[in-house]
Amino acid sequence: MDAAFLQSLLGYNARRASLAIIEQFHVDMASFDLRPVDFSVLSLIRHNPGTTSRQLCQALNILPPNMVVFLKSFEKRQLVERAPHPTDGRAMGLTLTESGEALIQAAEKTAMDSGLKATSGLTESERQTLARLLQKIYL
Amino acid sequence: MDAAFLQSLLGYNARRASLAIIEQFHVDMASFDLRPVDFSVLSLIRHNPGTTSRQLCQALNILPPNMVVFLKSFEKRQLVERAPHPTDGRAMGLTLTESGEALIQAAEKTAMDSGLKATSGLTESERQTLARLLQKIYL
DNA sequence: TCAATTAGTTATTCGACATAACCATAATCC
DNA sequence: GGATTATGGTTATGTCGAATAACTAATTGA
Repeated sequence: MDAAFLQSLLGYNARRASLAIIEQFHVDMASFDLRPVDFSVLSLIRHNPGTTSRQLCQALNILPPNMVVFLKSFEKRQLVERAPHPTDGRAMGLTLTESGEALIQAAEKTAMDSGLKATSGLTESERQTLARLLQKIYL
Repeated sequence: MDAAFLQSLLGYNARRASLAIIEQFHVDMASFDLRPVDFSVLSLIRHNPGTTSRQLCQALNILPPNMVVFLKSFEKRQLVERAPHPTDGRAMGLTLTESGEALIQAAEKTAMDSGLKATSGLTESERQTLARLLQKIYL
């Protein structure tokens, strides 16, 4: 099957590669019961304690109604806590619980390993080049 | 918002970049009424006339029941024709109609331009590097 | 020859993502 | 300072892409 033309398109290559990496992510992250989006949200809360739902939505390009569902599930799993925001009475400040912190700390380690596994055909220098070029596209 | 850790993960970067490119694709391809997957299928048929549904499924990682829906829609739009396969009585050989050929020919041109537009921050040499590295991941 | 495999199809389900409408609080600006 | 507008968060709902189960017809191969 001749797919030479499709393979000349960056969009096609980017989509196929991201699907391959995400597939590996699903496998390696199964024990944490975290989808990529769950992982991203928890990691952002970890590195930005006190952040709000709206800020997470903007950072990850997620619509507010969907974020509500994620956060509700995190609260139910006792990974995230919501406290009244210090300056904005409408908003809630988000922080990780102790168990949430422990979970995402281990999950971040696993995520890094998973990324290395999915890109085992690349050298470390190639990985850095790739990350830099990809960021030039979406940032 | 500190997203430094997420940005160190190749999977995150690949997904964000591919979403950005695909968004541009949607805009530029609107006049053809082709989603990325439609475009990929038609382009593969163009460059592999007589190919079968199953081969397309394998090449694009699409499940057969979903491919049926795509091909049915293409037939309805008179872009694709199905003929009995010369050697396999179960299969159907797929070819483009004249109008399908005309459509995908113009669409391929548009897709290339769209990819360039979405990656306007990259040099041509960077685009080639990027494509090569991405293919190393999923091929 | 007959069991196992494969190409294609139908119907259905699941899940990601988007829309519309709403409340409470904040910010803006006469 | 009070009316207006904008914003953070939420609920309910809808849409669309992708996956599953089950089936028919044809091929393969032990």
